[in-house]
Amino acid sequence: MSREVRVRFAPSPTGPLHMGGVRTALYNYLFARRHGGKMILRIEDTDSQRFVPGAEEYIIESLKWCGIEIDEGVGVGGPHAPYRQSERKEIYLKYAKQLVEAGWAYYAFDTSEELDALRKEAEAAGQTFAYNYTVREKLPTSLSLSKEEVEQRIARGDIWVVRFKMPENEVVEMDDLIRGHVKVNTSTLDDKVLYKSADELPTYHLANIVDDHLMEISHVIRGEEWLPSLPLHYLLYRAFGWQDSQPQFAHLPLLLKPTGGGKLSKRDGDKMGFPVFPLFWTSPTGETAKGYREDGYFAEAFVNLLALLGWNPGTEQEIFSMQELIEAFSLDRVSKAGARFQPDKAKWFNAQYMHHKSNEELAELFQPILKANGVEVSDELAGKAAGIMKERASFITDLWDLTSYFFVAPEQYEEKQMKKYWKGENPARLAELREVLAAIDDFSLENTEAVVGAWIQEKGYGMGQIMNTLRLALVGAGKGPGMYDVTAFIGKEECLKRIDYILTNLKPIE
RNA sequence: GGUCCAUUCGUCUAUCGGUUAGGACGCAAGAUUUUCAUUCUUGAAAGAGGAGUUCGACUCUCCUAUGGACUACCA
Repeated sequence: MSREVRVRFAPSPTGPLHMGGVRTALYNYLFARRHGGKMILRIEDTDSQRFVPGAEEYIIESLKWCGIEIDEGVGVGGPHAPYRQSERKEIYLKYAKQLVEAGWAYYAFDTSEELDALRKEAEAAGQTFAYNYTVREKLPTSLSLSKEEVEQRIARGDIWVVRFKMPENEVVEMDDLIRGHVKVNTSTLDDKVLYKSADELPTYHLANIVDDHLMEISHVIRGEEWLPSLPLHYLLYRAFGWQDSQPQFAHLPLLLKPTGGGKLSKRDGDKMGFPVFPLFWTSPTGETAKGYREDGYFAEAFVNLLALLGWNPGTEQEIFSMQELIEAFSLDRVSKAGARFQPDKAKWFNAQYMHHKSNEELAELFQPILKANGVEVSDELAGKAAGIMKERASFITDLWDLTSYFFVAPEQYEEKQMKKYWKGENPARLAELREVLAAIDDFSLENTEAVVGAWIQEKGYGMGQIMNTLRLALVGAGKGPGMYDVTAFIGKEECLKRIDYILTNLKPIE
């Protein structure tokens, strides 16, 4: 009963992994770690037509960025290597034949053209063509042809496929860890292709079941789009006689578009302005797609928000580290209905992580942006500036706008702020303030605040007028943190310089 | 069309027969503030519809509606 937990993430390298796929990988990973089991990465590249170069590397890098560790599989090896299905192609034919011999499958010699014609014909008659018990003995299959003819056709190189012989009118009873008990009548199903002689490759269904069995997978956690093929998979385990070691299944709810209907797709992101992929992607044909990483998201925030899309801990906690997720995760708290992805909430998650970063961490992330803006400062200063303003930022990329005046004097002065404060007595008061500041030796935040505060009180000036005029001089706009944060950061010399500049160069409004 | 799955505030969700149906994002208002923000407080906002079962249903059953997935020699 208590067998080792072994789960697999089995993407097919047909393009960049999208966030739904990352979530599937994440849930597999959390489940494995929660139960002290193994996480396996298997690449299902049995479709040579749709293979996209670079996709596998992209998948591996995405998982790495997210902190999803692979115990066994492509890139790390393991006792069941190889883990790439294209490198396992010899093993599948044997199993396909085994099924034919046992009477669970048969050879079919139809060509694609013939099948297309049959579909069209059925459509014209207002019906849908299904390759199943109603036609398999009328079409060119090993069920209708003589044994000799079948052998002859194979020998002379006719193309063939192996199809599963779906039983007629039998109810398959299945259990899903998320959805509970599900029943389907096999008469509504069709005879799926399991193996193709044309490229000597199995289809998903065969490769999947054989590999899950060989790799001793205990739990199959995958997207809901696989639920309709679950009966076939159950029957395949039975056909092979592997039902005793059959894995348990859990079908995850889909990730839906933010607006409208349907599941999340690449184009939604382009349209709505948020990424659908973890990492920036460039296809071999030169098409590109935005990535969370490049858009300034922290991997921890991305993982956190993904984890909560379709799962919740049952408590009111929303911020989780990977370790906390591992401890809290369970499949029975995964919801059944599809989850609509909401970009606003994603932003909020990132802001939460932003607010909790140390100055050191922020400095490291902020330095490249400073350099790009031509600013060379110590990590300490970069971190300090970021630290002062981090509560107002959602992304690391917001920081430059928020802190530029710490590093460079204003080049222009916001009109609104000028109209409001650069008039009347304010310029003269600023000149007075300049002398007050010039006389201060200890330019620390506390001391400056105390001295200037006392001066304002003594003179009976308006706090707002004075401070905002100073803000105009130092920041050039009506934004920023407390003024003494600014004065202490830029220092006395720079402070006086900026005041002198505005005093001599900016004409008061009248 | 067929099969399967789903359905609580705009969104993510809590509730596992008895609650003023809770939280979060977003939104609105107020407070704080030298600016902009932050922060805090408050507010608006939900059980798709209809039948049952039950003393009692958001919760169980059925029907309807709606949404979704699948229906390839793709995964």
